[in-house]
Amino acid sequence: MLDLQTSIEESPHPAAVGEHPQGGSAGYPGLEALVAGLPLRRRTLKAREYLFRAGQPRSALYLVHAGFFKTCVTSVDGREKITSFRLRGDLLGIDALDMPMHACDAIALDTCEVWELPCEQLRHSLPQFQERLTAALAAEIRRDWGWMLALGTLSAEQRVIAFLLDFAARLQALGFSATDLMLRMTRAEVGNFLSLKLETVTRALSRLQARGLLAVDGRQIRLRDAAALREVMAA
Amino acid sequence: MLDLQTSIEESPHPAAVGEHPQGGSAGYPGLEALVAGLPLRRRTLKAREYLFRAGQPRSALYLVHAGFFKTCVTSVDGREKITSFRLRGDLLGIDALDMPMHACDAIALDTCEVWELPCEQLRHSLPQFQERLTAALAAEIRRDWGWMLALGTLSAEQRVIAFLLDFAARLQALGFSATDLMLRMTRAEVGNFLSLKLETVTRALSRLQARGLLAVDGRQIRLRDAAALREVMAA
DNA sequence: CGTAGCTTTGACTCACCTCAACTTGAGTGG
DNA sequence: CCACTCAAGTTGAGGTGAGTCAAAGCTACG
Repeated sequence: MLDLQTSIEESPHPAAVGEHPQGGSAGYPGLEALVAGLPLRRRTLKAREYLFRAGQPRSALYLVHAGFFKTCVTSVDGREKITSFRLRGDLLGIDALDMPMHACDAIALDTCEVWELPCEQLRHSLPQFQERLTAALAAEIRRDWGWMLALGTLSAEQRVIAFLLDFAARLQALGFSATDLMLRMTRAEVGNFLSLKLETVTRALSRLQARGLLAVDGRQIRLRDAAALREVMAA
Repeated sequence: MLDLQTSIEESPHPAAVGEHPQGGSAGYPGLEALVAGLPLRRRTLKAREYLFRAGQPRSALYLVHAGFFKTCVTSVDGREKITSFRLRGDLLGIDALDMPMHACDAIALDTCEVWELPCEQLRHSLPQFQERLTAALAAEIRRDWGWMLALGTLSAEQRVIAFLLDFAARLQALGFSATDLMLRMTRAEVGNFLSLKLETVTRALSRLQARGLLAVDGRQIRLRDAAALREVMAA
């Protein structure tokens, strides 16, 4: 049982777990339950496939049901930034809710399944849907602000810790282990998200391992002392 | 006529100008026009006054009508980050739309007037209001992602340019000069927003002035060569 | 078995930070 | 009117954390 987050298998139901603390995750327990009975179009993607690209016409909203996505924005002169990683229960496409075109790329990092939400319809037929949507948008803003704060005020090592703790919390909220996590992205992707170079991510992990705070085995990470990690992050 | 952005005087009407390009500003031309006829509670604040603080009960939403705000988030261990500057036409409080408490501090940088929007009421009475709100939320996410990209990929000097160009564009959208801008915040506040130290902001401005790209006189900035500035930013 | 992509590590560099001195301007009170 | 203070801004000298460049190891997969 090394690979705890096998993506295409049904993950534990997110509604089974409690609320997320502020900004930690973009998941909204219950959204999946809310639409589970509806006849939604489902779509599966293989790793590296694009769910959509910035500039493409936007028709629906997507709810991640299995697998793992990243969203990217790109500047006119080619600079790229990963703005989020999306897990089961997270929405894709909300950032362009008011626009005819998508505003970012959404790329599967793994085999994935998404549910297509026809939001114009749902908005009218499901009274709670609009409310959920608003909550999802506001929560995304808070999440982004939290990361802005982290990237603007933490050292490289602290950012890596923040990333791991956040990721672990989100996985735990989905019913996975809070200490054993399988990163589904490369060091370069972690670095891009944290505004660090891949070598810096590697070095931070090596140092934390040397201090016994965690164990690194490729993309498999075991948090050995979450309390100490939290300590280092706040210091 | 040095102080072009005198805050408490009525600014030119935002609806008079066109759409913002992607992510540049959080303003939503028309929102003000939409609610202008309604009997809204208005509130004026002096510089350094808090409109609200993180954790305080949230009742309404605020539309900036005059003046200039910053919003700040603070971590449990005291790290602070300015997440946005808000001008006329911008909304304050949308980040906590789904919560009973505010999620950030909103602080007047100047004499300000805000209109209090009772969003629960408006949502039902004004059909377009919900739509505007959604648009405002999504646009805020795109704005945040744009800054994440900028802070993660640009040098100090480039960030300062990006800030000035963005600010100039927003002021222009409000009917002010696109080349002569009065910063209403300190170097430290600019630096905090850009994840730079205040000395670095000062040095960047000095260098750009030495190259003839702009003229600095305290908080009064004149953009002498916007094209060249854009060039430097993309390089 | 070989190739390609990812990861790790080391040596060196540099952009930005830190610390400190000095300037400027607004407000205050004798 | 001047002396004083205090907050904001500028500039310089020196330090350092993260980036850059390069080489080697590791895995997966055809």
